[in-house]
Amino acid sequence: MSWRKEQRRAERGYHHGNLKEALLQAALGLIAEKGAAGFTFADAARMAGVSAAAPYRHFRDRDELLSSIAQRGFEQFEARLSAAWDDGRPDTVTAFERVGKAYLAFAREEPAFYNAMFESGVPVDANPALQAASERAFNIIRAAAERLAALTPPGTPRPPAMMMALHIWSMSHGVASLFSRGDAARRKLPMSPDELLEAEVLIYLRGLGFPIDRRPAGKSAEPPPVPPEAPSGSGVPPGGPWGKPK
Amino acid sequence: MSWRKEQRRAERGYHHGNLKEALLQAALGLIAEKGAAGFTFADAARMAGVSAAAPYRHFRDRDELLSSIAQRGFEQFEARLSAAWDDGRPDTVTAFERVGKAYLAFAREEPAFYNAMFESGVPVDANPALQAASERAFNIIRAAAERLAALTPPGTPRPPAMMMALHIWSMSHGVASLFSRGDAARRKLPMSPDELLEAEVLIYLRGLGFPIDRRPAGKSAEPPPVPPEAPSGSGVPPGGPWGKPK
DNA sequence: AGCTCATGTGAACGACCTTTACATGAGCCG
DNA sequence: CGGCTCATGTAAAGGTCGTTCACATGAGCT
Repeated sequence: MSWRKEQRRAERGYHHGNLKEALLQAALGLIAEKGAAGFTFADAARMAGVSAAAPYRHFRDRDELLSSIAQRGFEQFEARLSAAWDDGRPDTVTAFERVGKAYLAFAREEPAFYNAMFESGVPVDANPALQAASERAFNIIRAAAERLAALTPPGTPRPPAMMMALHIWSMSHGVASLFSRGDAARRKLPMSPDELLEAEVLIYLRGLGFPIDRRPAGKSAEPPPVPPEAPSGSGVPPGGPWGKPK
Repeated sequence: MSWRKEQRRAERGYHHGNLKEALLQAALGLIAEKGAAGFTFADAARMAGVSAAAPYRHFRDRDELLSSIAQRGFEQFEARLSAAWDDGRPDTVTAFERVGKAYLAFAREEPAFYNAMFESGVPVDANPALQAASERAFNIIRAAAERLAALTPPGTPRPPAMMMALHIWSMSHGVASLFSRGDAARRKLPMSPDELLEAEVLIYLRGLGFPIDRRPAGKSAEPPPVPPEAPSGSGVPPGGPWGKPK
């Protein structure tokens, strides 16, 4: 019954020592379980073994805790996108696709963060630190787009990198939101979200003039058939980025 | 203080007469104001001038009301997409772009519905009627994609229509969620969400092999420079769907 | 006229968010 | 070492919500 609380208290004394962190962790777990909407401040406090009022010493209110989690999420998001981009190695297009996959992987593997970041209703511009973190994450995509834009084959016009970045972001976010999340809006699909996004991005890049050859979405990823950073090939390849023509 | 309630009662008698509808309307207004998360069952009841327990005669719980609104939203969504598609008139590509714009317009003009449909955490598969409505809406996009896929120029492989539909949906949803909503995740953009999506779709279609000429996003929309349904032109046009090359 | 049942009321319960006054004890200063 | 201070925690209380229950009302049928 209540010996639990006593014991907890006995274990750690009157002061918790690391409550802020414990609350963040507890909240993260709760959000992963029940979504940002179902997460409750009181529950996080309970889970940390403190009274319901204690969290207010560390967060102005429930929203600030949520906002903190979102910020942390954007930081990890940036780290993962950054690692995936790997400064464009081994070649820009390969790295670019890896970023898209990293986006989906993050949405899938860190549902709590993703939820807090994009689906919790936290206004990004409420917290300057949050906004900054969000911007840093986007800047990875932006930088990648910049490099990609510089590679447009001669003869084709160069698209604005910012626009490309926004396009890629919207595709990734659209696929992740609609098809790649755990509980909510899952639909039956003829292909995996990863394949769906990969095909989408490849078709898009082809529309920009990049000579993209078909890639059956899972083959050996390494050997770039073109000398890296030197676009070759004719305009329109016979195959497409999707499985089989016809 | 409380004469208000008395007067309400005097006006309409003990029975409301149309409470279900009144609740739906009230909830819609509240969601538009404060989002699906901030909307409260009690508030809706107050707004309709009834006690807090009355709504339970019409909805099992708060979630069912939300789900009903989402369903209604999908119905209106379908109607608008359907009208925009207009069975592919005057030509398939024009109609297709109109569907994309209708998607954004709906997200912008009916934030309450959009919120309930996509951001409220209502599981689509909870309510069969909701799921059916959602599917009907998607089928508009699917049908349009089907027609478009049938138009792929000779020599280019034909993409699966379902995949195209999912791609278009994810682009539209991504742009709408990230950039085209009222309060939440608004970012500064170099172009309007409409232009962003239009360019995205055009580039994508070009990637599929459609001969898309540049369209400065706002010119006279009517005259199709190609005989309708007879793709012409060379492979790669000199301009792009974005503003200016270079 | 009388019955019935859908529809609405008020009271009550438990959970949550948040504030306030008070308690505790860790760290510092003499 | 003794005492002070202030960050950190607690209990209690007020307000709102969601939800249920027993009871009230009256619209519509017989």
